Amino acid sequence: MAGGAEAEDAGRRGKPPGAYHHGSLRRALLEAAEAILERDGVHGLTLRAAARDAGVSHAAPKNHFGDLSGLLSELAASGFERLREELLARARPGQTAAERKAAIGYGYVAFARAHPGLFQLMFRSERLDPRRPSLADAMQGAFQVLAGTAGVPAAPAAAASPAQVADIAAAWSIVHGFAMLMLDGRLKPLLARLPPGGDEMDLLRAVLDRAR
Amino acid sequence: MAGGAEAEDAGRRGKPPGAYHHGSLRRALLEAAEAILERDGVHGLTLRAAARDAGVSHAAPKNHFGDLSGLLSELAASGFERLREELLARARPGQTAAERKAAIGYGYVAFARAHPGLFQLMFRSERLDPRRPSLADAMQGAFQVLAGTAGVPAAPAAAASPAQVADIAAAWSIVHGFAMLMLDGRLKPLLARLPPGGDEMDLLRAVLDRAR
DNA sequence: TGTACATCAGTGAACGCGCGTTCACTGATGTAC
DNA sequence: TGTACATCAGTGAACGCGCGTTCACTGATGTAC
Repeated sequence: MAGGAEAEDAGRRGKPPGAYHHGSLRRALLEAAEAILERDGVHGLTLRAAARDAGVSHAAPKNHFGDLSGLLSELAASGFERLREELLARARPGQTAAERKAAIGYGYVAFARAHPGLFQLMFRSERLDPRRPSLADAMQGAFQVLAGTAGVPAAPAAAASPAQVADIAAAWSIVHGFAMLMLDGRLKPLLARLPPGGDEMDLLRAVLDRAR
Repeated sequence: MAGGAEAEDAGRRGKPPGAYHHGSLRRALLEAAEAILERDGVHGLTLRAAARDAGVSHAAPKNHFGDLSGLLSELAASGFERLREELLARARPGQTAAERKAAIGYGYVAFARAHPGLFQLMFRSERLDPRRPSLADAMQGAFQVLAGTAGVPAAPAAAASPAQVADIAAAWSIVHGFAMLMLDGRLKPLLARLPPGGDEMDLLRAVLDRAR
């Protein structure tokens, strides 16, 4: 196993020329995979493509991820962790509950817009393996933030009233639906009916205002 | 070209044994394709699979759809037409605007639940060809029904205020998001927190009530 | 400090798979005369 | 009513493609002594 600091430095792109071992192939593969995802979509992301972009033979990923679903699941887990962080960063001390809810909803769509390929992998891919602890934990963590907007305590199995559950479902549905329609280009006809110069995020703001 | 009534009778499944021409292969392929979609998902739907299930050689579909995106687009168009009809059927004479909006939203999710594979093809597939007039028209038709719930006239380019556009986007987002989360199994943790015996549609009803 | 050895990470060739597409063909149908 | 012919629909073999996976291998690393 390569030592810590040395591995950190090594090959964010490809591997040192002439070297046999990569040093941090696992991370390099994840970075290559994400780039492919955003460039070519989920369909373009294969084990061979990731290995190719990381400058390594196509059988190498097996050592780190086992199979394709392993790679995709780890990438999705990383996505959920980052989503969680970005949602938490939207919360401000002085916010009312409604303001906080809108801010987190806005962050949800902003994340989808900034990482469309990753977002679709996280929510759409049939090839994820939710039994992987890293993925299950990361999903749970992101979900807790959404649940928090409806006043449900962060504890995993915390009691929630039917009304609170409906609140969570409503808040999640509206931002998730907006994000998906946006990524699939279905909002374009609506945007065309708005004053020019506005983008999806302006429309989202209006939507969240009216749904308050 | 085979005659009308005879073609209607022929081969909803496979073709008459010993016959060379199928009689209504186009329809048989669409039906086979939809069955595959619901059984195996979008990934399982290929030209070869559809031909196989229709009992015909794998090069035959070319005559009717050109290529895979042709078949998928026609199938999606049929989906949008049926969605439109089912939404319209939810409208009742004595409804208030809010009631009508909720009823149509309910119908939207019910359609997704009844035809999950088809619904995902309609909204997710990157292989659809929106330049096909049949698909573009069908999409437009379904969209008009949604726009109607916000009081926007049915005319394609009818003027709509920014508030109306936001209303449409909000109503569509919430039911679309709910449908997608449901189909991807993401609502299960929420359902588990509700009294036993309820299903997704009960949760949807609560969501639509609170969003009123 | 040196040496032997187990373990790990990456290689490259090979396999089988199902796919879309092409092609020359043939059987059936419809139409002009 | 019959005959010739153009057109259409479906066949089956073949092609090339990229994929995931397997396999024996080799170079490099880390560790026990």
